[in-house]
Amino acid sequence: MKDIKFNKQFFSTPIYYVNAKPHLGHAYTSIAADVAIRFKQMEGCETFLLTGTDEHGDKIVQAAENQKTTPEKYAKRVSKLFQDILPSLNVENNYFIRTTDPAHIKVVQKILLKIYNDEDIYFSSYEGLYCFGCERFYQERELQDGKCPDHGTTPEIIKESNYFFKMSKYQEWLINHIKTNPNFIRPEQYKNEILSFLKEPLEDLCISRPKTRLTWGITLPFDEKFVTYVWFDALVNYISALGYPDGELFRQFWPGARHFVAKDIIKPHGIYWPIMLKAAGIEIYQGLNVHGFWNVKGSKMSKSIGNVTNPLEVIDAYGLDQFRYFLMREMVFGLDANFTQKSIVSRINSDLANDLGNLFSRVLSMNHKYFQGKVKGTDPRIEKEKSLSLALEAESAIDGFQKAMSICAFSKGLEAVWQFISKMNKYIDTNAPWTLAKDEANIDELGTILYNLMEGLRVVTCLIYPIIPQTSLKMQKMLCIQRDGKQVYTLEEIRLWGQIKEETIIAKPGILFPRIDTGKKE
RNA sequence: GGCGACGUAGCUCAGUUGGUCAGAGCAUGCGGCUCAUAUCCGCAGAGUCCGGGGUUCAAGUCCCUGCGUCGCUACCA
Repeated sequence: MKDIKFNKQFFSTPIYYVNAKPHLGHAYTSIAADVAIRFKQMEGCETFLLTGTDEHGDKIVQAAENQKTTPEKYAKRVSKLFQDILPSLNVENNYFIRTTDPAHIKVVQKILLKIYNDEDIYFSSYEGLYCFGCERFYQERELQDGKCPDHGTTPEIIKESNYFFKMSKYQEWLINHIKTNPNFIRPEQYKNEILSFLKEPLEDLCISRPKTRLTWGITLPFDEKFVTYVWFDALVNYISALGYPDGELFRQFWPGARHFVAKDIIKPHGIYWPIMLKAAGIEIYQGLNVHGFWNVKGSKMSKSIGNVTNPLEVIDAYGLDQFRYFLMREMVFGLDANFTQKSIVSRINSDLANDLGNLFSRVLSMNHKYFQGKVKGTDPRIEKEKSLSLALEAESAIDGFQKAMSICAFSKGLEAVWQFISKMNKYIDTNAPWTLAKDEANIDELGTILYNLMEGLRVVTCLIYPIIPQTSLKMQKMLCIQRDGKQVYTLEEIRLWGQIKEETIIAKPGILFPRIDTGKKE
């Protein structure tokens, strides 16, 4: 709600870790951010959407070794997969950042140095249980019978010196910041989770790794023998991509920054990141939008179960907008949702084909049949007498949509639109245009009804743009309301009732969403 | 172990601050229309809102407890 005051809005996805290929979860986050940013455009904002890849760290080195290549080449190859999938998802990002970009590396070092000079980073030794097979430290609770879960060997206690970031110093400040900015972490359940986590004393964060055990990272500017911890590197992407510190983009867009993340990485984003910014003397981002996980066929996606879903395959099977619609409609933002063939087919057939597609088809078809495609227009007297106006219904659909979408309640926003669609279907049934058409005397009433329906469709067409842009544009074209260059209608523009011009020739429609044959019954 | 989430009609789930909250969609059955993608409209249902206890004039809605499912526990969206 408060977001409205920012007329420049910056949204980001996480930068995706290149140790795996893009899957359904990545696609969801990216599409959610894309939907949200397109909605911001409807609110009249200038927008910037950022995504990218996180490429440093031990896991990448290992993955590269497994494929007998270098980390550089490996990271580049997988990064490209993430970059290449964006057009297929119709995600319109303004920039794609890689943490191996020289410009990014510079910014990370700059910030590390700043915090170091301000004495919020200190050198200290750390003692822990280290597994040489895994090349990592284990917490005691992670071990099984005191042994490494992967190697079955007993980790050795080793002492290592590292640099630590004084997060504890900012704990009270952060708690206060979260409490005084109610939209800082949304939805609320995740805000509570962070706050409850902050009830315990924060430990200082170990932000270095000695090069003796990891070289694939950004070298500390104040000690060449170390690289920085991946999160410290990764989080900085959000500002390095905007050209921090002097970039014009940074100056304009950073105050309106919201990050989209899945629930597993709320700690780095909700705790480390604001504290890093605070310590570096940088303005805190505006907020964090946290979403849940997609389960597939009832269980968590995992390689061992073999249900890791490739978004491209789903899109091939059902279509891009069908996929985007399903993701936004089926998941309550913040909660987990389930992905099955059955659920996506059901959404496509009932919501898209039967409700929206068929409505579009029947209205344009009647206009074609009764008026040879030429828009007749409204007779104000008849419209008033018979209460035929759909303007108020449209208005409330717009209101409901806006209210929900502005807090990322995508499913609720779509519900508001579909309620309106349902009302139009009832409206047709109630007014039975096919009966009126039998008598020439009813021609004005018939025209009024069809005009209201077409205006209703115009509103629907423009509202669904952020979710299913391709279809929206297709519908705009068919309704002859498409505009050159600017595809987005702002909410204010949409609200103006009566925009379709009389005498316009509207063609007979094709099928927007083919029904999917479920193969059963009859 | 600790922290957290969830458990509401056959299925998938909505239910702000406790008081028309017992709901929606899908599926099912019956009826209606014919403009439309065998689509649309109407009607019909059923649920001890996981169990138990408590607070209150009043609780899916708050508190406690039990059971069940799941997540996180610090480099997987």
